[in-house]
Amino acid sequence: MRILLAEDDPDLSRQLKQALSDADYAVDHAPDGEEAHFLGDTEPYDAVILDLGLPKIDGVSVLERWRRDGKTTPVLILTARGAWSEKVAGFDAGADDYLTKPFHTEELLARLRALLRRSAGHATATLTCGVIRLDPRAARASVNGEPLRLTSLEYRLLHYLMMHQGRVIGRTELVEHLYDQDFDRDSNTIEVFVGRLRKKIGSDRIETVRGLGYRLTALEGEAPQP
Amino acid sequence: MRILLAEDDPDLSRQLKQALSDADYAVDHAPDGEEAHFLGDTEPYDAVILDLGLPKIDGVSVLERWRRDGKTTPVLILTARGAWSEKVAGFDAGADDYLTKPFHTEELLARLRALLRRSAGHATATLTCGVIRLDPRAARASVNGEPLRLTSLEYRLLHYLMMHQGRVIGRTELVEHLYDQDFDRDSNTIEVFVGRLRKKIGSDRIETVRGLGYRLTALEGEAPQP
DNA sequence: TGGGTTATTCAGCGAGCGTTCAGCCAGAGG
DNA sequence: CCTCTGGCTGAACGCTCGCTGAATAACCCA
Repeated sequence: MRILLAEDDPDLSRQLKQALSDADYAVDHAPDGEEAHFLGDTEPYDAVILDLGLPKIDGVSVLERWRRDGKTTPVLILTARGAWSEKVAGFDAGADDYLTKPFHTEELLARLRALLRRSAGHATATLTCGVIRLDPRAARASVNGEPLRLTSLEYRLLHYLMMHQGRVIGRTELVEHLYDQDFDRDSNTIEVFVGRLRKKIGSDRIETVRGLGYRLTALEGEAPQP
Repeated sequence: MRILLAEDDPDLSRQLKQALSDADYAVDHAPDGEEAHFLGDTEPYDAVILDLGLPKIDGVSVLERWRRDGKTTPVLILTARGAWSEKVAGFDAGADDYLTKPFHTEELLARLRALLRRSAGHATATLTCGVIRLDPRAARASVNGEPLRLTSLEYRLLHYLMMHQGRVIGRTELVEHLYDQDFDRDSNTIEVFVGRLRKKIGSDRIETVRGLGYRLTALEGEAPQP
């Protein structure tokens, strides 16, 4: 999962970036509205955390432009001031959630999780795919109740596949969502990680669709774990 | 848009119901957890506003039961208390938003709008032609519910035919749409692929129009799959 | 600073896939 | 009835794509 963090306060930025990285998100940081707009326009983020009081271009303007251009990425707004009328304006500009400073990092993370899972069409907190379960809060996954030892990138890969299970996901899409900016395009890391993941969760679970990408689906006749 | 309002405080209920009606929602009211659970289970709401401090059954329990039963309706939680740990628990139970009393009605309405807006974007656009179904998002096709194993080009061919079913499609048109660049004209790849596709979906489905091309149509007396 | 874990690169292998070709079949027209 | 054109099909070939194991580089924690 790749997040854009648009925040100008250096301290808060550093702290949030750290927290988001620890939660296994790939994070890009934009210190002003101009860069935020540019990045959100060019890179495929899974969610955006947007401070309203940004230099150069105001947060709401940035959001309005994205929405006018048809971007549907979920956006969580941060603001120092707490006037309700401002919140309403933020929502009507196309925000999906709104958080007033100061806040607990835990709450931000919880709201972010809710946003991400809802934007992928899921309602519950833990993702399941057949006998595979993944709990984004704890960053843990299990097969048949047996916990998996996954590295950070293996986890991110599995997370993304589970969020979009049933769909074919191209290599490029995976690269764009697992890593933050600038990454060498012609490299076979994805294949390597898919291979490793297969060794851990069973090789028949991730299907390869030649020329298109990979697809994760529950095997037939497999009861979804409650 | 139909909303379920689960709230026990009579004053707040009346006020919110009024505000929601004024905003042109159809509102049902549940004064306790039991009725809330029952209504949410039987009626197709577009969103639920759920107070946590409900009599008979606790709000979180109601939510958890819905989610366990596979209900994906967006839920906005209301609560009198505001501890961040409680909010985190609410989100992880499957809530989509969380609002602490007291709040401005405007803000509730704004959050509700955001919730409904986002949950609207999840329609699956699958193509169907008689018993053949094709889901472009999953890059998957099935006949009579039986999934097909198609190669990349077979899939593209079927996709194009299904998008233009009923029409006769010339070889040239197919070539132009299946391949990016110009392509060797005197080659019979298309015929080969049509042949292979016929083997997989049934030979009587793709009709040959001599001298013109091919046509895909639903067979007569065949009910379109829902 | 050093040891262990994790990420990335590289090269070779294997198989699936697209393409070609040759021969066969069917329909249309004389 | 024969011929000719356009379409079908099975088999074979060669290429590309994706997989894998091992080596190297980056990273992290003590």
